[in-house]
Amino acid sequence: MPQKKNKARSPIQKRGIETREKIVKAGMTLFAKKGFHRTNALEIAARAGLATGTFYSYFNNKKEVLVEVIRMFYRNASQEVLNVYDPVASDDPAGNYAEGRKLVHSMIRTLDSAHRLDPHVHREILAMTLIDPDIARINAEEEKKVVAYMTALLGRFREFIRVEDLEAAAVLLYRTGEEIVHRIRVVGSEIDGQRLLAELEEMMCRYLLKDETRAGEGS
Amino acid sequence: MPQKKNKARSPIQKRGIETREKIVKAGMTLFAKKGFHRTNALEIAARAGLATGTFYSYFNNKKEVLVEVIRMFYRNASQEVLNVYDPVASDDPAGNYAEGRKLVHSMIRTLDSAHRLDPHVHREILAMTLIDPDIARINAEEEKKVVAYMTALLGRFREFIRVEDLEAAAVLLYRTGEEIVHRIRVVGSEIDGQRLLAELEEMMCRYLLKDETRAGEGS
Amino acid sequence: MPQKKNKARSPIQKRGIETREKIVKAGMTLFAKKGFHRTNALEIAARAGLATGTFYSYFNNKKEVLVEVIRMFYRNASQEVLNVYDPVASDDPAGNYAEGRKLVHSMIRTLDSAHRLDPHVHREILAMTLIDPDIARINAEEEKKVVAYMTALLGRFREFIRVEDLEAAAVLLYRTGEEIVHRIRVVGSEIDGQRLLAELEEMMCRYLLKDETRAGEGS
Amino acid sequence: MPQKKNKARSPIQKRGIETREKIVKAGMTLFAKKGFHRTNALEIAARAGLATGTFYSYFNNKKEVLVEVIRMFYRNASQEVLNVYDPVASDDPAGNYAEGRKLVHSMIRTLDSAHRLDPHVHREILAMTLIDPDIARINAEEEKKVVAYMTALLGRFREFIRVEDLEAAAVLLYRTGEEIVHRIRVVGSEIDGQRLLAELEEMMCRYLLKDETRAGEGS
DNA sequence: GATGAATGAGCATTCATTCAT
DNA sequence: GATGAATGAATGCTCATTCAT
Repeated sequence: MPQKKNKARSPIQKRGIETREKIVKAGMTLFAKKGFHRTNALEIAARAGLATGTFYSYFNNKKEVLVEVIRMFYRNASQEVLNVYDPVASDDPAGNYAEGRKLVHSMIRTLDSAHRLDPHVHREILAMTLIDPDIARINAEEEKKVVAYMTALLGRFREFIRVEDLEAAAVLLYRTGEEIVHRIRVVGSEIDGQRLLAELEEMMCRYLLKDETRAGEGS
Repeated sequence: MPQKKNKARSPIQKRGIETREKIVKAGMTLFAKKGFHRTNALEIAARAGLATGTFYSYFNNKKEVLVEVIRMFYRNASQEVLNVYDPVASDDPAGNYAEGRKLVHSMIRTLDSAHRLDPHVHREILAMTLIDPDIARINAEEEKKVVAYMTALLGRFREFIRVEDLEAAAVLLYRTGEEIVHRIRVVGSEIDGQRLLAELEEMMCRYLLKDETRAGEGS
Repeated sequence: MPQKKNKARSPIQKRGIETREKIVKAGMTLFAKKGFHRTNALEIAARAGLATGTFYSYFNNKKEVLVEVIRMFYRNASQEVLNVYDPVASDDPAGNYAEGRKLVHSMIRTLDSAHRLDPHVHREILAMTLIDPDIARINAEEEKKVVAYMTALLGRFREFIRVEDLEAAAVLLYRTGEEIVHRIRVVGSEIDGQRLLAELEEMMCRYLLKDETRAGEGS
Repeated sequence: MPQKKNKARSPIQKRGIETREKIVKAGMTLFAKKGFHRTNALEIAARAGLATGTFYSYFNNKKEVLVEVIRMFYRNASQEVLNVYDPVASDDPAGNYAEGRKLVHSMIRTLDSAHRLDPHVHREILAMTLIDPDIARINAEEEKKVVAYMTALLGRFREFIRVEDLEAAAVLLYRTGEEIVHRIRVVGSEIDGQRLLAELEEMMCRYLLKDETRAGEGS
């Protein structure tokens, strides 16, 4: 049996699921507050109101908690997207430049909302993604979904989009938007956030949308 | 005066400076290979061919080594920029769209070169910047210089640039370029790097440059 | 009365006895496979198909299981002795050297059979006997019975036995036989088992039996 | 580098060697007093007058100390053999039965002395040999040397020995002697030690030596 | 009675840092 | 100055045992 020992419980009963949830939430809070490396299993357990041993009967180590935190983070962020997002009225008769700007604006606002949700957790996830290959993999899985979602979104607005490689555009816009919003909300930018956001929106529009003056010419 | 103990020597003699250098290089190598957290002072000393005690007579702790590694990294990257960078022939008579593309292309190529230099060190610096406020500060200092440099650069090409807030543009372009190149060179992107770089260049050009067809109209 | 807590149930009903038996068997299997120290109560319970708590309502701790395992082991071994053992036809008219050799041979074969039954359990019992005084005591009780049995056995063949101190002889032969068979079957001997067994038999015969040539001279 | 980390220091300087020695001695004392499993690294370090960390810079874990204890035990025992052992005056003109008895007596006395040296350490080694395959291997190495020594010893007295397979005889006598002496000195025997030792000597003599009455007939 | 979630003391191990030589 | 042995606080993890359901 040369397989990794995997003693972590997979609770089925209601109580077990709640306990697991409590641990993940405690982990999330502490990772956000003190960072992953400065948090230890004892603290997570204590904050969840549990004994050390209980922690270890649900997770093999704190990294497994982080994985769950990442999943929860993306779940929450998706929820937030659904709450916030409403790019263009669905019954819009014809795409045009103004609608395109609304789309871009809406995308940025959505990223921003997702960031405001829990900027410190996000920062920790980013850091761990850089440090730990396992975490990188988990995060990549989640990000793939985001990119797929954005690609599909762009597809729905093809009419007033000038870019042809929609997938590349999705990656580019997601990464760019992420990075800038993260910079403003979490890290702190060299310059005022409003100025930067304005330029970001401008850049995205010029890149993505058919020119205002040419809006009617559509391929 | 409960001030921080600061026993670290500031070597003036040639030999001391060399020893210090050896430690920083050993640190750089190990941080790149194993990451900051998985590297310990003993290893750094050993790889530098020194005793543990000697390490501590040059640095108070390994974080101080990281600070030095960051400084060295930016020094090397600047050097690389000077080697690589040649955006527009200096005797170019008139700015125009083609020249603008060259500028953008050159900027991306430069970032790419800097990344290829030592992607793992770079990754580690990014991670530590997210994790440790002190490191964040040090890194911010260095990045401020980069942004200043880019702002100045854009200023020199104002003729064929449509953006007005040059500083915001510099931050935006730097962050965006950084992020995308980093994604491709270090993390691994969801899609092919060439496609992404092509779109990046396109986005930057559309954002930054006066339209091709309007290139002559410039204010 | 600060007496030891002794909550372990003494089941009288059929079901309880079966459950107890299941635990002992599970313990025996696991002690044999992984050793006493590397086995924990949870595993024993799990393998017996019971919850941890149930385990503790039958036994106060895993050492009590070991005690039961030892008892079961000797019960099984005794059974085996009765199956295997038939030293000399009971109606044998006269003892002589050949009959003596048969006796010795039969004793060795019996020990060997008992060892083959469950060598790993036996090894574990031996080890625990050395480590834990309580276990040593329990095992000593069981061994006392074996020695008594062997003493009686020798008594029945006094005719062709030259040794006078039958009890000492019983201890000596039991210990020697045990040790050598154990060495061959469980530990692995420095030399080939057959050679060693041959010498063992020879040694026992020379020690125990009246000389072939003097066989008739008896008492 | 998928090799086991092996950080344990191999001290060359006098001080380091002494420290290592101190740890082994502390380990030996504690293993003897409390048994291997009931001793922990902290205690060993404390008894050696060292900090926990120091312990781990000399040994990777307490098992490694046990290995060293085993080696030291056999070293001491060998020393004891040389001190005690003097089977037959070297200038003895002719082997005969009386000399043979002296040889056997001397062998038993030697085993006994070795046992008296440190019976508890010996018991612990035996137990660990049964429990841990690594320890079993280490111990087997040491025992092989003993058997080789005894085989050679028997060879020197071939004249009054009737056994032909000297190696098998060496194993048999060593194991038997060991077991009985151990039983008497460490475990406690069912019967009085003197009686058992007397029978042991008798058994060994009858097995090994040419018959008293035939002593002169030797090839 | 049975269950299995929860407990928490206990142990192994690491490593930043000090300091006698 | 350089050395590297020594330090010991800190932390990850295990498991015998309890107890609410």
